Amino acid sequence: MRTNRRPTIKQVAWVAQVSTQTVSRVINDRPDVAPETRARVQAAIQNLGFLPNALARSLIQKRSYTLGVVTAGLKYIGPSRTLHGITSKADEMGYTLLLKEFPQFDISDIHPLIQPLLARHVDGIVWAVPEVGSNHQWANDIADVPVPIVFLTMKERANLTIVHVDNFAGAVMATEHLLEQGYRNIGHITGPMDWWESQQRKAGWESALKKAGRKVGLSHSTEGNWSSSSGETAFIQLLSQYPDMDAVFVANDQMALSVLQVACSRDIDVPRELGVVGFDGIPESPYYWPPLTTVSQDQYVLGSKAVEEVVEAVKRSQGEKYVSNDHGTVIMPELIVRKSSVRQSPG
Amino acid sequence: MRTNRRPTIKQVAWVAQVSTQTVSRVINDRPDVAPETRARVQAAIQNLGFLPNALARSLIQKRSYTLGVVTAGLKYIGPSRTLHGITSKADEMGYTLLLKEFPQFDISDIHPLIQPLLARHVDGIVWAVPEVGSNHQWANDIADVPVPIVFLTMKERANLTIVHVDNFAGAVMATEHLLEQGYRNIGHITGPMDWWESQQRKAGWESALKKAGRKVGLSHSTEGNWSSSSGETAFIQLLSQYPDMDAVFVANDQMALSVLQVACSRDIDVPRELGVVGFDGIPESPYYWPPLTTVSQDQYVLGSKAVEEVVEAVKRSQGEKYVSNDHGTVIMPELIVRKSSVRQSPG
DNA sequence: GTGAAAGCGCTAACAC
DNA sequence: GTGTTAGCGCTTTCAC
Repeated sequence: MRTNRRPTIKQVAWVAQVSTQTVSRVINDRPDVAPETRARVQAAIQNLGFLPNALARSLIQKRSYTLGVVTAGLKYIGPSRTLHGITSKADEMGYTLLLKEFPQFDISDIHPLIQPLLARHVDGIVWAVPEVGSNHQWANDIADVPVPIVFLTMKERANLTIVHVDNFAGAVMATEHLLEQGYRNIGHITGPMDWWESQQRKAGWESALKKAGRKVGLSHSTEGNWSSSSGETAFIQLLSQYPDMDAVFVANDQMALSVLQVACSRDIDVPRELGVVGFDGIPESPYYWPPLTTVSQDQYVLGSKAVEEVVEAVKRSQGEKYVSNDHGTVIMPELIVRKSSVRQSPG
Repeated sequence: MRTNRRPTIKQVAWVAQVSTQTVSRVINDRPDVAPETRARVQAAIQNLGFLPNALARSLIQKRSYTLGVVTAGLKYIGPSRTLHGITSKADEMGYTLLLKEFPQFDISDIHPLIQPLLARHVDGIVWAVPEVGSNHQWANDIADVPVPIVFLTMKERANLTIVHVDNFAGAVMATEHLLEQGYRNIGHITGPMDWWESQQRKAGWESALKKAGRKVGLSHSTEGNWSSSSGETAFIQLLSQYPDMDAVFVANDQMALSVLQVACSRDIDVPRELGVVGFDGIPESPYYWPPLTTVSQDQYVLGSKAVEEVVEAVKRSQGEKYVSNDHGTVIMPELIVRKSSVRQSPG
């Protein structure tokens, strides 16, 4: 049904009556080929349906034009949006991606994940795994990884390139917005506290409250695990342990959805009796009831920035040996105000 | 900061005082190596931090143990869940993935997408792009693709291996469920009608209604584009053009979310005055208000089945030439009944 | 059990 | 402009 063997540069050379070297020159767009020769070679390439073997090429050159991507939690929308940004930018920059996904977030031995990438000689790696528990403890001794790595969404560390969204600042925005709206007793539903992002969001909420002279008690927050289901439980608990609460900052939109649902079923009027702000800015959030105020983070940009950084590092590392650097990018999230947090409708 | 050059089989051989051939035997777990020799070689491998170059290996062998994945719409949760299934199964079967994403759904020239995969000698390809418009017209002349391909979510075609969810059957389930609940005038909000999946879901809805002796008018459905935003518009239009409607089957959960929101804001009681059923079974759907009845499709299984099929095809194709086949799998969706479609609460 | 030679498909370095 | 030689890192013969 199909040709058993793919044509090689040798066969093209034979058909075009030139040396393999000349074929190589043509497929690499070198200038020093006579126009007629070039045409003859190109015709042969067409006829045979020749496609240069990138493996052989990578073997002799230093570059494979392949990037490794390590991700986790693709069944959730956040990591997927980041990956979307990664694929777009990689394609734009002429790179192909090798993909590996963590089976769980909290994994200590990364070798089974990166060895297949390294064995295939990726030029660089994008580490798009959120920092959870101690799954980034190895980050300091990656000295044996012979290619540049860019990390996403993790705590700053010396000598590592990190691209992340400023979760702390986002949480401050959310909390200050609620304070401005006249809410005084602002609770918080956190993400799983072994996540660095959850810690940052909680810290931002605390910081903003303290700055406003409010006390932050242990009973003012409960912990969820990002899922709507956990948000329901966490909110019900929070309601009972913090009866004075008149607003809640929820660490993601999915959990905020449950807050709205529970509020609705208990006849708690949002936003009059309870202000609600989420985090993430998922596309459905304007269609919650009431529409959800949220801190939007652009995960597409996060992914594309990471690719830019890693490609830059690859180019820098071309000369002799690669010296790790501490470049990096911080992306600011954006507060999107909707009905769920506005007591008197704005102009 | 790091060694400039990665160690090769040659250096291992030199350190272990054997030939490169013996090293090769050790890293390939061949039996015919003396235990002490093996130990000496393994020690050298450890010391040098040697990792076999998969590129050189693939060059000489027929297999690269790499699969190509072509996807689209990673910013949506559906394709991501499928990809999650693909990565898990690929990892389990010892394959690494090369990933390409369509910039848009409707693309005619696929060569820029698959050439980088073919050039890197993938053993097979998973085509996880939903069929939209004419973006699968080329499907019949992929004879020049020298490796097995498995297609996801597209219309049956002769000589192609296809794995898909039975959207028609799912729509029938949804509609028959509404009929059983006593709803009589069942409207439908479709997905974009250039999508094959939308067409199938609409056809299933029509078929079930006709089987029940109901007439299906043009005014009984409106078209959305999967987004919550479009769902809002489509539902408002449907309400006005089909005033007798007492239930609606919505082609995905995101659009159904807007239906619930609009119903809530117009004081239409769901499920008493209006039954609502969605499609997909996204994790948030139980937390809508009221909780959403939906047709759940397991996209994780979809992805993992596809990998199984393609690996099987790769193995089959090992012998001489590859003959395309028409194996394939149909996955049945599952109706999950929740409050949004149940007039009297069940037992 | 182990080694030597050849070559996978391509490009670098040189010749002419 | 074009061809020749060598070799990327590995595995496959086939010796011994």
